[in-house]
Amino acid sequence: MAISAGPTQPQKDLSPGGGAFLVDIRVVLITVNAGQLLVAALPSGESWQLPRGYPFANIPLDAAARTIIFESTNLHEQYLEQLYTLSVRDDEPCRIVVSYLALVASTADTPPATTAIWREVKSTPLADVDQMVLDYAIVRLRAKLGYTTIAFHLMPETFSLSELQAVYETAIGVPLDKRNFRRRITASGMLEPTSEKRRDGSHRPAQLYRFRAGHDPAAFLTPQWAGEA
Amino acid sequence: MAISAGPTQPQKDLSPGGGAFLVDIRVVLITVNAGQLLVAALPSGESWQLPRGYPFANIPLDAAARTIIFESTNLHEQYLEQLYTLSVRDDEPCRIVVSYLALVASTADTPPATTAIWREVKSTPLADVDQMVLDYAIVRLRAKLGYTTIAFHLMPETFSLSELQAVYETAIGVPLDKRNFRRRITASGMLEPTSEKRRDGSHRPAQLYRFRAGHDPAAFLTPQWAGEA
DNA sequence: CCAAAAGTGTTCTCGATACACCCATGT
DNA sequence: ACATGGGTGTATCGAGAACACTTTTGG
Repeated sequence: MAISAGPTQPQKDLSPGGGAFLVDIRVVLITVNAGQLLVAALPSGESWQLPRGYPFANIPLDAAARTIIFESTNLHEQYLEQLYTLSVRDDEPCRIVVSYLALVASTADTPPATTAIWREVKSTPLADVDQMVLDYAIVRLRAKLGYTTIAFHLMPETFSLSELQAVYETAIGVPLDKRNFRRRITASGMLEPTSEKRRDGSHRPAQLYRFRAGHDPAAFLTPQWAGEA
Repeated sequence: MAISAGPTQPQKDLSPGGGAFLVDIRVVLITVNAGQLLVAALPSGESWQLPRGYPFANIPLDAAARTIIFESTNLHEQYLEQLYTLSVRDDEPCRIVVSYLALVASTADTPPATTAIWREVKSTPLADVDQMVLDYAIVRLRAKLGYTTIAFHLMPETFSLSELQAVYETAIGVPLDKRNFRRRITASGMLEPTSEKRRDGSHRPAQLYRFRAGHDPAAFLTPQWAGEA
């Protein structure tokens, strides 16, 4: 609510000269695995940090975010979205932090992390600013699951409807009705069935689906040019 | 869609040392007047610029944005929201731009601009990056009018339902049904009637309403800490 | 009495919800 | 045969869209 507050007092002149700031990037990289919502974190003494890095001249901010992800996890993210830019006051010198949300497919095997470790979101205390960024990332992720298709960026190439539903449920934290879920998903035309079925255990095999290209309204609150000019 | 693209190639090491960037802020300040959607613009040769400025050490980014607004228009905005942060490549040296959307009440009289001028959005060509920022601001404003109450930040203290509807229609560019509009607005409980009516011309006077505090979900995609840490 | 904007209800459609059983397979 | 997860249909409800007339005032 702070941001929508009313008028503020005028402030000193801040145009002349200045403008050089320390800019760094922090990435909230999320996956889902075995019913847990996981975030890539770097150990930092007692607590944890988000993967971070500096932008480099002449590469776009989001390319820098991708590099940070690859360097700390050896993974290529499937989705990347800018979250928010904030100034950190209690730091010296003054710093500007650009934060990102990234998603990768849930995988059965532990991904080949380099410096980062997958940690369950709930039980991973982060240092000050990082904690706020993570909290906001989770709020935004949950909100977007409701009105976009970003959940698919947490899925592997092919998957069953039950797997998709399980990812939704883990991410938003509430159980969903199987028939209503399937109806909505199929009605939206976002999926196409593959020719394969998966035989899992002693039960009926599951039809596998693939995310159909051109059905991702996820970007509707993100500019088309997204981080490049 | 660019932002949700798949994996990218790894890039050179960009962590060490670096991180000092020129950071500047651009503000899209919007109002509605006489059926026109207006933006505050500064003349710049043949075309126009957005109000801009640099952040200053130890003041939050959004406070800097407010200062920029006041300096260029002598107005205090009613709503301020961070839009997007992008890096501008074709500039030398490399620059990072933090963009904001701000709203002020439509006013009958022309507001007391200092250096900025109110221009109709459609017919105000801006320089490169500014044009993209403006386009995105309009997309976001229209989207948010659909599922939030930010329209109230374009209204004066009290107003009639017809005036409110006219502002909506101007902002989103489509006509609305009067009865459905009034039903939705009143059903939402966002307004409270004042004791006054406005006698306008030779017709029935309009009941005036006030925006009821505590009914602004506009911030739900914006972090609570909004620009400060 | 006429012009001009304010105000007011009903019907319909569609998307979301709640809810329970049969199907295909492995052991 | 039974245990396990995969797969299916129907009734209900609420939100949103379409649609036209009466009311109050000033001139």
